[in-house]
Amino acid sequence: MPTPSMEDYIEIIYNLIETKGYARVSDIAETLEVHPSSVTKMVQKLDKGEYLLYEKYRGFILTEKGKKVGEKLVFRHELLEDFLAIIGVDKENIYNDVEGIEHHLSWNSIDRLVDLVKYFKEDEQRIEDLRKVQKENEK
Amino acid sequence: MPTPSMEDYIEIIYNLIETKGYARVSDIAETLEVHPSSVTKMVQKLDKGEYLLYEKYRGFILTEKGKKVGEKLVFRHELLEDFLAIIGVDKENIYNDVEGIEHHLSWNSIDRLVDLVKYFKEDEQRIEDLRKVQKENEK
DNA sequence: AATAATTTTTATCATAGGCAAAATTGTTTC
DNA sequence: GAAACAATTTTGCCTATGATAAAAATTATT
Repeated sequence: MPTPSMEDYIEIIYNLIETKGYARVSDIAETLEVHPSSVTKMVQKLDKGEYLLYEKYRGFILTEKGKKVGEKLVFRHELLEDFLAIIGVDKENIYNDVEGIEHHLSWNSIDRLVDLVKYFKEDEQRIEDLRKVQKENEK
Repeated sequence: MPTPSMEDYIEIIYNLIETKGYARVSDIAETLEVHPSSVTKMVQKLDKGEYLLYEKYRGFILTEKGKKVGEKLVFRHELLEDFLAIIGVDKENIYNDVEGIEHHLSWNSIDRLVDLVKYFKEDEQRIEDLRKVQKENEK
Protein backbone atom coordinates (compact mmCIF):
# COMPACT_ATOMS: atom_id res chain seq x y z
CA MET A 1 0.00 0.00 0.00
CA PRO A 2 1.38 3.36 -0.98
CA THR A 3 1.41 6.12 1.64
CA PRO A 4 -0.68 9.26 1.01
CA SER A 5 2.40 11.11 -0.08
CA MET A 6 3.38 8.35 -2.47
CA GLU A 7 -0.11 8.50 -3.93
CA ASP A 8 0.26 12.21 -4.53
CA TYR A 9 3.40 11.65 -6.50
CA ILE A 10 2.05 8.71 -8.49
CA GLU A 11 -1.03 10.72 -9.37
CA ILE A 12 0.93 13.71 -10.58
CA ILE A 13 3.41 11.60 -12.49
CA TYR A 14 0.55 9.78 -14.17
CA ASN A 15 -1.08 13.07 -15.12
CA LEU A 16 2.12 14.60 -16.45
CA ILE A 17 2.84 11.57 -18.59
CA GLU A 18 -0.72 11.59 -19.91
CA THR A 19 -0.60 15.26 -20.86
CA LYS A 20 3.05 15.98 -21.66
CA GLY A 21 4.31 12.51 -22.48
CA TYR A 22 6.95 12.62 -19.80
CA ALA A 23 7.52 13.66 -16.20
CA ARG A 24 10.63 15.28 -14.85
CA VAL A 25 11.80 16.01 -11.36
CA SER A 26 11.45 19.76 -11.80
CA ASP A 27 7.88 19.51 -13.13
CA ILE A 28 6.79 17.45 -10.19
CA ALA A 29 8.56 19.72 -7.74
CA GLU A 30 6.78 22.71 -9.18
CA THR A 31 3.35 21.09 -9.19
CA LEU A 32 3.65 19.87 -5.63
CA GLU A 33 5.48 22.94 -4.45
CA VAL A 34 8.30 20.98 -2.88
CA HIS A 35 12.01 21.01 -3.55
CA PRO A 36 13.50 18.91 -6.32
CA SER A 37 15.50 16.97 -3.78
CA SER A 38 12.29 15.85 -2.13
CA VAL A 39 11.06 14.60 -5.47
CA THR A 40 14.20 12.61 -6.13
CA LYS A 41 13.88 10.97 -2.77
CA MET A 42 10.28 9.98 -3.39
CA VAL A 43 11.03 8.74 -6.88
CA GLN A 44 13.64 6.45 -5.40
CA LYS A 45 11.09 5.21 -2.93
CA LEU A 46 8.55 4.60 -5.68
CA ASP A 47 11.20 2.71 -7.59
CA LYS A 48 11.73 0.44 -4.61
CA GLY A 49 7.97 -0.07 -4.42
CA GLU A 50 8.03 -0.98 -8.12
CA TYR A 51 5.63 1.77 -9.13
CA LEU A 52 8.19 3.06 -11.59
CA LEU A 53 11.56 2.32 -13.11
CA TYR A 54 14.16 4.87 -12.22
CA GLU A 55 17.49 5.63 -13.80
CA LYS A 56 19.63 8.24 -12.10
CA TYR A 57 19.76 11.52 -14.01
CA ARG A 58 18.01 9.90 -16.97
CA GLY A 59 14.39 9.84 -15.86
CA PHE A 60 11.75 7.23 -15.06
CA ILE A 61 8.66 5.53 -16.43
CA LEU A 62 5.69 4.02 -14.67
CA THR A 63 5.54 0.26 -14.40
CA GLU A 64 2.31 -1.58 -15.13
CA LYS A 65 1.63 -1.51 -11.42
CA GLY A 66 2.28 2.22 -11.33
CA LYS A 67 0.00 2.89 -14.28
CA LYS A 68 -2.79 0.83 -12.79
CA VAL A 69 -2.58 2.66 -9.48
CA GLY A 70 -2.20 6.04 -11.19
CA GLU A 71 -5.32 5.51 -13.23
CA LYS A 72 -7.37 4.71 -10.17
CA LEU A 73 -6.00 7.71 -8.30
CA VAL A 74 -6.80 10.09 -11.12
CA PHE A 75 -10.29 8.67 -11.43
CA ARG A 76 -10.81 9.12 -7.71
CA HIS A 77 -9.49 12.65 -7.75
CA GLU A 78 -11.79 13.68 -10.57
CA LEU A 79 -14.76 12.03 -8.93
CA LEU A 80 -14.18 13.96 -5.73
CA GLU A 81 -13.81 17.23 -7.58
CA ASP A 82 -17.07 16.49 -9.36
CA PHE A 83 -18.77 15.71 -6.11
CA LEU A 84 -17.68 18.84 -4.29
CA ALA A 85 -18.62 20.98 -7.28
CA ILE A 86 -22.08 19.45 -7.41
CA ILE A 87 -22.82 20.11 -3.77
CA GLY A 88 -21.74 23.71 -4.28
CA VAL A 89 -18.32 24.02 -2.67
CA ASP A 90 -16.47 27.13 -3.84
CA LYS A 91 -13.93 26.62 -6.61
CA GLU A 92 -11.06 27.93 -4.55
CA ASN A 93 -11.59 25.26 -1.91
CA ILE A 94 -12.17 22.26 -4.11
CA TYR A 95 -8.62 21.40 -5.06
CA ASN A 96 -7.23 21.60 -1.56
CA ASP A 97 -10.09 19.66 -0.04
CA VAL A 98 -9.79 16.88 -2.59
CA GLU A 99 -6.05 16.86 -2.09
CA GLY A 100 -6.67 16.40 1.61
CA ILE A 101 -9.30 13.69 1.61
CA GLU A 102 -8.55 11.61 -1.46
CA HIS A 103 -6.08 9.36 0.30
CA HIS A 104 -8.33 8.64 3.22
CA LEU A 105 -11.49 7.18 1.75
CA SER A 106 -12.14 3.45 1.40
CA TRP A 107 -13.05 2.23 -2.06
CA ASN A 108 -16.42 1.42 -0.58
CA SER A 109 -17.00 5.13 0.03
CA ILE A 110 -15.70 5.96 -3.42
CA ASP A 111 -18.19 3.54 -4.95
CA ARG A 112 -21.05 5.16 -3.06
CA LEU A 113 -19.90 8.59 -4.20
CA VAL A 114 -19.94 7.36 -7.77
CA ASP A 115 -23.58 6.48 -7.24
CA LEU A 116 -24.31 9.82 -5.63
CA VAL A 117 -22.74 11.81 -8.43
CA LYS A 118 -24.70 9.76 -10.93
CA TYR A 119 -27.88 10.40 -8.92
CA PHE A 120 -27.45 14.14 -9.33
CA LYS A 121 -26.17 14.09 -12.89
CA GLU A 122 -28.97 11.97 -14.23
CA ASP A 123 -31.68 14.41 -13.16
CA GLU A 124 -31.00 18.12 -13.18
CA GLN A 125 -34.07 18.72 -11.02
CA ARG A 126 -32.31 17.07 -8.08
CA ILE A 127 -29.53 19.60 -8.15
CA GLU A 128 -32.07 22.38 -8.31
CA ASP A 129 -33.85 20.94 -5.29
CA LEU A 130 -30.55 20.80 -3.45
CA ARG A 131 -29.93 24.46 -4.29
CA LYS A 132 -33.33 25.28 -2.83
CA VAL A 133 -32.43 23.60 0.44
CA GLN A 134 -29.19 25.57 0.42
CA LYS A 135 -31.02 28.84 -0.10
CA GLU A 136 -33.29 27.95 2.81
CA ASN A 137 -30.32 27.19 5.05
CA GLU A 138 -28.72 30.55 4.37
CA LYS A 139 -31.50 32.41 6.11
CA MET B 1 -4.68 26.04 14.14
CA PRO B 2 -4.43 22.58 15.62
CA THR B 3 -2.79 19.85 13.53
CA PRO B 4 -4.90 16.86 12.45
CA SER B 5 -3.43 14.80 15.22
CA MET B 6 -4.17 17.46 17.80
CA GLU B 7 -7.74 17.56 16.55
CA ASP B 8 -8.04 13.82 17.08
CA TYR B 9 -7.00 14.18 20.68
CA ILE B 10 -9.16 17.20 21.39
CA GLU B 11 -12.16 15.45 19.91
CA ILE B 12 -11.69 12.32 21.98
CA ILE B 13 -11.01 14.25 25.14
CA TYR B 14 -14.15 16.29 24.58
CA ASN B 15 -16.17 13.13 24.05
CA LEU B 16 -14.76 11.39 27.09
CA ILE B 17 -15.50 14.37 29.31
CA GLU B 18 -19.03 14.61 27.91
CA THR B 19 -19.78 10.95 28.56
CA LYS B 20 -17.64 10.01 31.55
CA GLY B 21 -17.04 13.38 33.13
CA TYR B 22 -13.29 13.06 32.91
CA ALA B 23 -10.52 11.92 30.55
CA ARG B 24 -7.41 10.06 31.55
CA VAL B 25 -4.26 9.23 29.69
CA SER B 26 -5.03 5.53 29.61
CA ASP B 27 -8.56 6.06 28.26
CA ILE B 28 -7.31 8.19 25.44
CA ALA B 29 -4.50 5.78 24.64
CA GLU B 30 -6.97 2.93 24.42
CA THR B 31 -9.46 4.83 22.24
CA LEU B 32 -6.83 6.03 19.83
CA GLU B 33 -4.85 2.81 19.99
CA VAL B 34 -1.60 4.56 20.76
CA HIS B 35 0.77 4.21 23.68
CA PRO B 36 0.22 6.20 26.86
CA SER B 37 3.51 7.97 26.33
CA SER B 38 2.22 9.38 23.07
CA VAL B 39 -0.82 10.70 24.88
CA THR B 40 1.25 12.43 27.52
CA LYS B 41 3.30 14.14 24.88
CA MET B 42 0.26 15.35 23.02
CA VAL B 43 -1.44 16.52 26.19
CA GLN B 44 1.61 18.64 26.93
CA LYS B 45 1.43 20.06 23.45
CA LEU B 46 -2.27 20.84 23.85
CA ASP B 47 -1.48 22.54 27.12
CA LYS B 48 1.03 24.75 25.37
CA GLY B 49 -1.60 25.54 22.75
CA GLU B 50 -3.98 26.43 25.58
CA TYR B 51 -6.58 23.88 24.59
CA LEU B 52 -6.38 22.41 28.06
CA LEU B 53 -4.88 22.90 31.49
CA TYR B 54 -2.51 20.17 32.43
CA GLU B 55 -1.15 19.15 35.79
CA LYS B 56 1.42 16.39 35.82
CA TYR B 57 0.07 13.14 37.16
CA ARG B 58 -3.11 14.87 38.27
CA GLY B 59 -5.05 15.20 35.04
CA PHE B 60 -6.32 17.99 32.83
CA ILE B 61 -9.41 19.92 31.85
CA LEU B 62 -10.36 21.65 28.65
CA THR B 63 -10.09 25.41 28.52
CA GLU B 64 -12.87 27.47 26.98
CA LYS B 65 -10.90 27.46 23.76
CA GLY B 66 -10.53 23.67 23.94
CA LYS B 67 -14.24 23.18 24.57
CA LYS B 68 -15.20 25.42 21.70
CA VAL B 69 -12.93 23.57 19.31
CA GLY B 70 -13.98 20.19 20.66
CA GLU B 71 -17.63 20.96 20.12
CA LYS B 72 -17.05 21.89 16.50
CA LEU B 73 -14.97 18.79 15.92
CA VAL B 74 -17.60 16.51 17.37
CA PHE B 75 -20.29 18.17 15.31
CA ARG B 76 -18.20 17.71 12.18
CA HIS B 77 -17.46 14.10 12.99
CA GLU B 78 -21.12 13.28 13.49
CA LEU B 79 -22.11 15.09 10.33
CA LEU B 80 -19.63 13.07 8.31
CA GLU B 81 -20.82 9.81 9.84
CA ASP B 82 -24.37 10.80 8.98
CA PHE B 83 -23.40 11.62 5.45
CA LEU B 84 -21.56 8.38 4.77
CA ALA B 85 -24.39 6.37 6.29
CA ILE B 86 -26.95 8.13 4.09
CA ILE B 87 -25.08 7.42 0.90
CA GLY B 88 -24.85 3.77 1.90
CA VAL B 89 -21.26 3.22 3.02
CA ASP B 90 -20.89 0.02 5.05
CA LYS B 91 -20.83 0.44 8.81
CA GLU B 92 -17.39 -1.10 9.18
CA ASN B 93 -15.86 1.54 6.94
CA ILE B 94 -17.58 4.64 8.27
CA TYR B 95 -15.53 5.28 11.37
CA ASN B 96 -12.17 4.92 9.70
CA ASP B 97 -13.14 7.02 6.70
CA VAL B 98 -14.47 9.81 8.86
CA GLU B 99 -11.37 9.60 10.99
CA GLY B 100 -9.31 10.02 7.85
CA ILE B 101 -11.10 12.88 6.16
CA GLU B 102 -12.50 14.99 8.98
CA HIS B 103 -9.35 17.03 9.42
CA HIS B 104 -8.99 17.82 5.75
CA LEU B 105 -12.22 19.51 4.75
CA SER B 106 -12.70 23.26 4.66
CA TRP B 107 -15.62 24.62 6.63
CA ASN B 108 -17.07 25.59 3.29
CA SER B 109 -17.30 21.91 2.37
CA ILE B 110 -18.71 21.09 5.78
CA ASP B 111 -21.43 23.69 5.30
CA ARG B 112 -22.35 22.20 1.93
CA LEU B 113 -22.49 18.74 3.48
CA VAL B 114 -24.84 20.05 6.12
CA ASP B 115 -27.12 21.15 3.30
CA LEU B 116 -26.78 17.84 1.53
CA VAL B 117 -27.64 15.81 4.61
CA LYS B 118 -30.62 18.05 5.19
CA TYR B 119 -31.67 17.57 1.56
CA PHE B 120 -31.86 13.83 2.04
CA LYS B 121 -33.32 13.86 5.53
CA GLU B 122 -36.14 16.20 4.68
CA ASP B 123 -37.57 13.94 2.02
CA GLU B 124 -37.33 10.16 2.40
CA GLN B 125 -38.17 9.75 -1.27
CA ARG B 126 -34.80 11.19 -2.23
CA ILE B 127 -32.96 8.49 -0.36
CA GLU B 128 -35.13 5.88 -2.02
CA ASP B 129 -34.30 7.36 -5.42
CA LEU B 130 -30.63 7.23 -4.56
CA ARG B 131 -30.97 3.57 -3.62
CA LYS B 132 -32.56 2.93 -6.99
CA VAL B 133 -29.57 4.47 -8.76
CA GLN B 134 -27.32 2.29 -6.63
CA LYS B 135 -29.26 -0.84 -7.55
CA GLU B 136 -28.88 0.12 -11.19
CA ASN B 137 -25.15 0.65 -10.85
CA GLU B 138 -24.64 -2.80 -9.35
CA LYS B 139 -25.65 -4.51 -12.54
C1' DA C 1 5.14 -0.71 53.87
C1' DA C 2 4.97 -3.27 49.86
C1' DT C 3 2.98 -3.88 45.59
C1' DA C 4 0.35 -2.57 41.59
C1' DA C 5 -1.22 0.66 38.29
C1' DT C 6 -0.70 4.83 36.01
C1' DT C 7 1.87 8.46 34.15
C1' DT C 8 6.06 10.58 32.60
C1' DT C 9 10.72 10.82 30.87
C1' DT C 10 14.28 9.65 27.80
C1' DA C 11 16.01 7.75 23.82
C1' DT C 12 15.01 6.05 19.28
C1' DC C 13 12.51 5.35 14.87
C1' DA C 14 9.97 6.48 10.41
C1' DT C 15 8.04 9.67 7.19
C1' DA C 16 8.37 13.76 4.68
C1' DG C 17 10.33 17.94 3.60
C1' DG C 18 14.13 21.88 3.48
C1' DC C 19 18.64 23.48 2.27
C1' DA C 20 23.40 23.47 0.53
C1' DA C 21 26.81 21.38 -1.93
C1' DA C 22 28.24 17.98 -5.31
C1' DA C 23 27.41 15.39 -9.54
C1' DT C 24 25.64 15.03 -13.96
C1' DT C 25 23.68 16.55 -18.13
C1' DG C 26 22.61 20.26 -21.58
C1' DT C 27 23.74 24.37 -24.06
C1' DT C 28 26.56 28.03 -25.73
C1' DT C 29 30.56 29.99 -27.43
C1' DC C 30 34.73 29.89 -29.46
C1' DG D 1 34.61 19.50 -31.26
C1' DA D 2 36.09 21.20 -26.76
C1' DA D 3 35.74 24.38 -22.94
C1' DA D 4 32.86 27.19 -20.21
C1' DC D 5 28.68 28.01 -18.42
C1' DA D 6 23.83 26.94 -17.10
C1' DA D 7 20.28 23.95 -15.68
C1' DT D 8 18.88 19.81 -13.61
C1' DT D 9 19.34 16.15 -10.51
C1' DT D 10 21.28 13.90 -6.58
C1' DT D 11 23.48 13.40 -2.07
C1' DG D 12 23.97 14.35 2.74
C1' DC D 13 22.58 16.47 6.69
C1' DC D 14 19.13 18.90 9.36
C1' DT D 15 14.23 19.80 11.04
C1' DA D 16 9.42 18.65 12.62
C1' DT D 17 5.59 15.35 13.72
C1' DG D 18 4.01 11.62 15.74
C1' DA D 19 4.80 7.13 17.26
C1' DT D 20 7.23 3.26 20.14
C1' DA D 21 9.98 1.02 23.97
C1' DA D 22 12.00 0.81 28.28
C1' DA D 23 12.89 2.78 32.50
C1' DA D 24 11.88 6.20 36.11
C1' DA D 25 8.57 8.73 38.82
C1' DT D 26 4.32 9.24 40.92
C1' DT D 27 -0.07 7.83 42.64
C1' DA D 28 -3.29 4.17 44.21
C1' DT D 29 -4.31 -0.12 46.50
C1' DT D 30 -3.73 -3.97 49.42
